Amino acid sequence: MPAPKLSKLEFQIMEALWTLGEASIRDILDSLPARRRPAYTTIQTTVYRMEAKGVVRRVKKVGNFHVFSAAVSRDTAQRRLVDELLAMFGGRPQPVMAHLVETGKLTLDDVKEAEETLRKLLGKEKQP
Amino acid sequence: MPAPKLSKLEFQIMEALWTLGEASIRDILDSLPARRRPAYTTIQTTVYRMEAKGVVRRVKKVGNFHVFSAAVSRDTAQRRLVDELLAMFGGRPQPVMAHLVETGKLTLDDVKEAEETLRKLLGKEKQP
DNA sequence: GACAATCACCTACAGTAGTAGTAGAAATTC
DNA sequence: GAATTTCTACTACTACTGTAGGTGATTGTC
Repeated sequence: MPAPKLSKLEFQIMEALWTLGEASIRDILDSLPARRRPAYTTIQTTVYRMEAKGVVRRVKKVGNFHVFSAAVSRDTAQRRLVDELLAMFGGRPQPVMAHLVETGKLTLDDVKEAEETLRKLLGKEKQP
Repeated sequence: MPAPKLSKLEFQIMEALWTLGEASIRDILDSLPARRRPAYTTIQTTVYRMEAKGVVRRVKKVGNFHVFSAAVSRDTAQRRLVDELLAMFGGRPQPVMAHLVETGKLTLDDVKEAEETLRKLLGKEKQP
């Protein structure tokens, strides 16, 4: 499995790594929103566990600290999240769309953009 | 909090209750896909826990078994799921849409439907 | 009314996630 | 080079989830 399940905190850590490219535990910690920032060792423990899972790797040592980087792409991880949500809805995207629309999270522009992308994709499939 | 977090199995159980309206542990168990169906007591324990959380309630006793029903609407629970996913994406729905489109989960019809719903909603807001 | 099937309840256990403390190593600062 | 700061690596505890067995109550069946 190229993309193990990521919890919320793990995802936040990945987000830091995807954004920063490479980061130490301290860097990751600092990247988290100041309110409700866990202890240094909490992040450390979580990163270690992620390393064991293979979603993060230790790239080098600078001074007395290690530098980590993501071993899974943002795209892969995000897709997994979406797929998992979709599975909860029996694979039907309509309920997801409906909720996005109803809660005002989705704008008309968002939809139009999706439509355009979709048309392009369909066009390509016609001439393989 | 009107809608506590639901795990995958809990969500499947809710799905059974939403569909059946009222159901016994046995009914719920039978509604799960035959492959990989957990033990009776697994479902029972999980339903008990859900009852403690307040997402399920015991409506009556028939014979020697209890009948349960959902105490949270499908809509509420689903919305919570979508909102939680969206939070993982920093509140931006574009990545979600992009993945739905790229993996072919979203058809052009789905998008058009969303667009229409959105237009109607926008129209309403103009005349409150 | 005895017996078998079914159920409720209680208990337990393993895995994972969030949380963080402690001891000791390493680097930085004077 | 001694003191201070900063990390690492290890350990631990709690909550939640999936999992299910055991014991005794309830019911349906003959």
